[in-house]
Amino acid sequence: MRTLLCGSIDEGHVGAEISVCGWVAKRREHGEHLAFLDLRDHSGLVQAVVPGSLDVRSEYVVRVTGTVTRRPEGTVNDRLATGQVELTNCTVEVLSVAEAPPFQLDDRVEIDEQVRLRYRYLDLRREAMQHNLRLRAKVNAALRRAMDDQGFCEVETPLLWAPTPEGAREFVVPSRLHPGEFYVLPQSPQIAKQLLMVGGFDRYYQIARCLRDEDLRADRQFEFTQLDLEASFVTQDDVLGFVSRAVLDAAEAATGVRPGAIPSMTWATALDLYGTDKPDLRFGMVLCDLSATFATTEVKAFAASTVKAMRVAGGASFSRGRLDQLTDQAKALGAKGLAWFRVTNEGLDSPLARFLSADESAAIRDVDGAEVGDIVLCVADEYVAACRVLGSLRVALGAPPVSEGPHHYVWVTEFPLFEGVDEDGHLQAAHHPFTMPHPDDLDLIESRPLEVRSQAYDLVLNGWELGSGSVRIHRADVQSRIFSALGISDSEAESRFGFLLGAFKYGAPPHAGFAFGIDRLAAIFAGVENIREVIAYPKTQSGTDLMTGAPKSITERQRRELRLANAPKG
RNA sequence: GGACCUGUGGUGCAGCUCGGAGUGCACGCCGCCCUGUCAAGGCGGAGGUCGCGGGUUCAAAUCCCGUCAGGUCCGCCA
Repeated sequence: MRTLLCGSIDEGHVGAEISVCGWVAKRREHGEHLAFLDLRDHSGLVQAVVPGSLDVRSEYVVRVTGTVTRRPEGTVNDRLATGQVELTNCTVEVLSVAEAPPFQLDDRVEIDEQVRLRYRYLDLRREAMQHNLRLRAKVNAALRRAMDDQGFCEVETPLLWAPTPEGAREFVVPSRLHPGEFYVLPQSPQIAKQLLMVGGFDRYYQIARCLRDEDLRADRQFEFTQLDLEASFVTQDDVLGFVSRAVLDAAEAATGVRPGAIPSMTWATALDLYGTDKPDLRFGMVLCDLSATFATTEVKAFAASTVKAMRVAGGASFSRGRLDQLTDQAKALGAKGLAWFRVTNEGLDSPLARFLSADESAAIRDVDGAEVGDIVLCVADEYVAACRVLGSLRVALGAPPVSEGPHHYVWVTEFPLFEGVDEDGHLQAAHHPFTMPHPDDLDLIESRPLEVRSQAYDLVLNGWELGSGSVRIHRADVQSRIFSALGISDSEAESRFGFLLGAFKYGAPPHAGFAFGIDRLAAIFAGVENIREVIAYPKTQSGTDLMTGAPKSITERQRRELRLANAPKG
């Protein structure tokens, strides 16, 4: 039907008789003897010239056949990629008529997302959405190529899986053939891929859809897509290498620039310097530890095991209202308060300044090379809390928008194996219960479990957690020590993970893996704050689909077949 | 489960503090005019339950309460 794409036509085609198909972006009529028509497809716009009136409207689908002609002197349009040429001697064939769209498809104004999602099929015609989804496709292609090149085998794992109540809430699918019993949709192919290792697929990958029935956010949808991989007979460093190669290839495909090697940072360092396990390394504002200086302080507000401080450049100009707002923010994050010190020519300006000793005052004055005109924020609390509160303020005060580069990747390694205790007093796994402890910390599992580091690692880009992985436990003795630390009895382990543990009895290779979110990666490459912008048909924050109306009720017949009763609302 | 922001012709806004007739702007839409425009131009026109419900008031887009929808965040996401 067509010989060229609209946006691909240039002076090299002059003289050619061609056909293009697409949507009418704009019609401009000049009386009964001349009309212009801008035709749009995903590649761009081209102008057709018609010697007469033109019975088409915006968004009509048409096929235009004509001759590519150099534009007459003075009518070249430099703002249009095809602005050197136009189509003349045109025949316009209407393939489909169209009503006026409910919103304008040009990018002159930002349309409310509610309207865009209701008419997503129209929204997708917009240049921005075409760009985002095609960018995402490039990322997918690069990832597949990188994994293939590294000898990984793509294997598809089931969407209908067995319930394993642990971690994220699962989407449940009733079984028609087994009334009263249920499948669940996978939160991740975690167990399936570990079983592939037992099955001898020593390098597996999959671009996998994962589903979690948890509340949505700008960076979280019910369903999301991960590059999921697992490999046998490899070390942690091998896995970091595989993933780095794939991510850097994807970055190069998406942005045209290959980033440098991805640096590593331990979890402990990330927390200490950035107050988070997903540090945004695009800017400084590192946290300073003043605990030693304040160890014997007289100042009540600083009577805590840890005093952390952060310099905010230029922050001395913050109004009292702004500082109160920051204090409220710190309290909302669990801090007892927020101390601030303006650095002025006359010294520190703060309600607390007159209570400080000379040493304390000097320490605050020098935080992170503070200069006159800056402000120093301090939080005194238990170590982790102080770090996290200041880390949150650091991002709130300093993080550039997603659309601003550069892209700073970092591996965060040596996560703790356990993370606090649950209401029953059992330790909780920080990652998942199959994570291998750090070899140097094996002896601490029973004695000082919270100090045990793990061989778990995250990949972080500009403060976004892209994904995580770990070396898995393949030895029954280590696994049973972890289960008992987690308060999982033998029978409970058997009922929940029996088929995995059973498989491991038949020769489990040492293995390790990773998974990272392609939605988030594509969003950052696209420079958007929201993964919905790189997803064709996303859900709203309340989990509905404004286009289809899902979720919806089902018919009585479906309900009967599935033996589903309507539970009373309660 | 919680906090905050938003809701006004098809679209994007202004109006809301300090109540006074659905008032205004831009785009789009419809009609007419126009032979080189390109986010065309000129003239004219249509289009509204101010999200919904209740309250206060002589009078509510505007104030109060509730509710629905969308968004950002906290909880949650092993």
